[in-house]
Amino acid sequence: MSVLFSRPCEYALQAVLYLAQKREGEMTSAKELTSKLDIPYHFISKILQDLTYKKLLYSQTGPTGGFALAKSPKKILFLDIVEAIDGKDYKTNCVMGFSECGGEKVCAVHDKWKLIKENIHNMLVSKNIFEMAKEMNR
Amino acid sequence: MSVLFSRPCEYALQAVLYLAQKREGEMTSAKELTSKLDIPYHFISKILQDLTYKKLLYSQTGPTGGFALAKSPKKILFLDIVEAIDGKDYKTNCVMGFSECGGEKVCAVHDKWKLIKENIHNMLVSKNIFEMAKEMNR
DNA sequence: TTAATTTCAGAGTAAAATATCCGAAACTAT
DNA sequence: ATAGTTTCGGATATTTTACTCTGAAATTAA
Ligand code: SF4
Ligand code: SF4
Repeated sequence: MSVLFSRPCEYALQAVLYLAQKREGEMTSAKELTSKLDIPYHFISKILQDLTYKKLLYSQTGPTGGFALAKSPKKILFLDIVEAIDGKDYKTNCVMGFSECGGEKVCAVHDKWKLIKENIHNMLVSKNIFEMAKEMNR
Repeated sequence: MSVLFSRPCEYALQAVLYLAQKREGEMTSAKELTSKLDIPYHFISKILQDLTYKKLLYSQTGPTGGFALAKSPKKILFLDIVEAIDGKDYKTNCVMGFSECGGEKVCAVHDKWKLIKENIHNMLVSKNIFEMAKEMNR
């Protein structure tokens, strides 16, 4: 089911992109996110709380409350979300499951794997989520 | 810990590469593989049995028995192993966890993700495991 | 000030992935 | 034949990941 990123991370990306489509400062409840994105309520709640704790989101309790991006979507990258949830393991992991993909013990796919990792990194930093959200609206 | 491929698949790749370093037809026991590759004995046994069932390996019981590649390592690709164990989900999966990465609902990272998937495929088919094993020996 | 609505914190459960156990069958060498 | 060594098949156990429950605290509006 999931490639590259954990479930919570995938959900976080979806949620953050959704929030980025709202006008700046508008609060969105976990309830809305769960119905629009089809993610289990308690699960997405936890993830949002986590992102809040990590200062990527801002939250507020009460009837008019919910979650919103903690800063301008122009200043948030996919990489920020991924690292907040999954850490940066994906950079060092070996495709074949050997200990670490450092420099020395070079295998036959090392170069290609390295290139792929660079591409992944590039995918995560090339656009901010403001641009992404704009493209999705169409 | 694991990127792209499942644990069993990672282990399978390691094991097959190890077998490819042996001279053609030589049998290798699960016991040897478990100690050389540091993979749980019962677990690697299961995986090898699975690969045997799927005709990628040949096996034999008894003292001189063990496992060997079912065909020449020049005719085996990483892709063969990956598809045997993990199937071909990695081709259709979405980075963000949406249902499927088809053509229509195009997101902001679609093009980059597509390119990455092509690179992954390329990594899996560009060399046969005979060449890989040769490169590893050095 | 009360009731409704929301996030928050922490524990608990369910499911999936990973790993193990066991007894049998196949084979080899003595 | 017999003992030793191996794979095989299927059940079981453990660990990790995914998901849920519950009760409390914060906020809002009537
Ligand atoms: S060089 Fe190859 S085997 Fe070594 S860690 Fe990187 S991907 Fe794995
Ligand atoms: S286009 Fe983007 S959102 Fe759609 S399936 Fe592919 S990666 Fe996922």
